[in-house]
Amino acid sequence: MPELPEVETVVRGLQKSVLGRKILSVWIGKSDFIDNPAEFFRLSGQKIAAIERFGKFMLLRLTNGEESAAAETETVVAVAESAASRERKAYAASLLVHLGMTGQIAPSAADIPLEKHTHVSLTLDDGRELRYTDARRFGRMAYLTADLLAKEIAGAGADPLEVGAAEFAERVRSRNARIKALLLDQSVFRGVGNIYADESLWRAKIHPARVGAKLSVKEVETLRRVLQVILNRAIVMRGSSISDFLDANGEPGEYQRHHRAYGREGKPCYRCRTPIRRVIVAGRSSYFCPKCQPAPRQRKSKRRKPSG
DNA sequence: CTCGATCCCTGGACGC
DNA sequence: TGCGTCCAGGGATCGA
Repeated sequence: MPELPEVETVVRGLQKSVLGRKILSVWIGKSDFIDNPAEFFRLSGQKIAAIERFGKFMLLRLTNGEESAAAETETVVAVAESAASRERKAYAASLLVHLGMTGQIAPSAADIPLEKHTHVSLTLDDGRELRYTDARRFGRMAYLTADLLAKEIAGAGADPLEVGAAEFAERVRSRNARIKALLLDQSVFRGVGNIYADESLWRAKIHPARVGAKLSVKEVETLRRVLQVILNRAIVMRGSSISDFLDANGEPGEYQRHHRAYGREGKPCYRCRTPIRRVIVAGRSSYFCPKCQPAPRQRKSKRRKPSG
């Protein structure tokens, strides 16, 4: 279940292992998770000039291989540039990768046989292959020109690590949806998924079914702060490996050992020993402490249930 | 606007 | 052993 910290971990691994490599050829197996598989072959001859995370997306920024001498210099310059100015740099095309639930992307020696669910393999100019493996194919890959990427990015939510207090509060307190749904909504905040939503709500002592507009200013600011602390800590720990998350080196993360709510149904709350409960909110399992995170009063129902 | 339901997909856990 | 069932959940979509 790659969320922001897991995707960030994979991006950092790829930056070390495949940044600057040129793609020589493209192999595609099953392609129903690729936006436009025919476009994919345009990857051939292009160079991976930058690798960035955008929410749960990975973006492999591409430059034409021909300007290789110039691009070498550019890459060095780009590394020295601030993140903000790098973002402003225009690339003609990018490879978008979303890991979905079970996606993995990592370089591999070419002589290692493809795994059962490897669906994309890009031959690199150093002889290795950058492979995408995804059993369930909930992930997504797309070859995006600059304009398509712009459309993709338009409407994305705020980056939870960079959003300020005022904007965070505005995005939450202007909504009548439950806070859990808001945290999971990628058009509100990009990159938060089920695990880090539950972990941050537990730390902020906010019940997942509370309505955004009914949270106090103080509660919302606490939530923002703990969310940032948790995400940053999880990045340091290289993410959470619940079932099959592996980073670009094939190694699991460590943050799952620090979970306080997620996956702990029936186990004692780390604060008050009350058994953690699991309910469905926003269609997802939501773990919380019924004592530390008191439930909101019953939401208004459209019509009172007929008596009797 | 917000909700729940449904679908996509496979593997793992579990009960019998 | 094997089979059926349920569950995991990111995201799109649809109807209420």
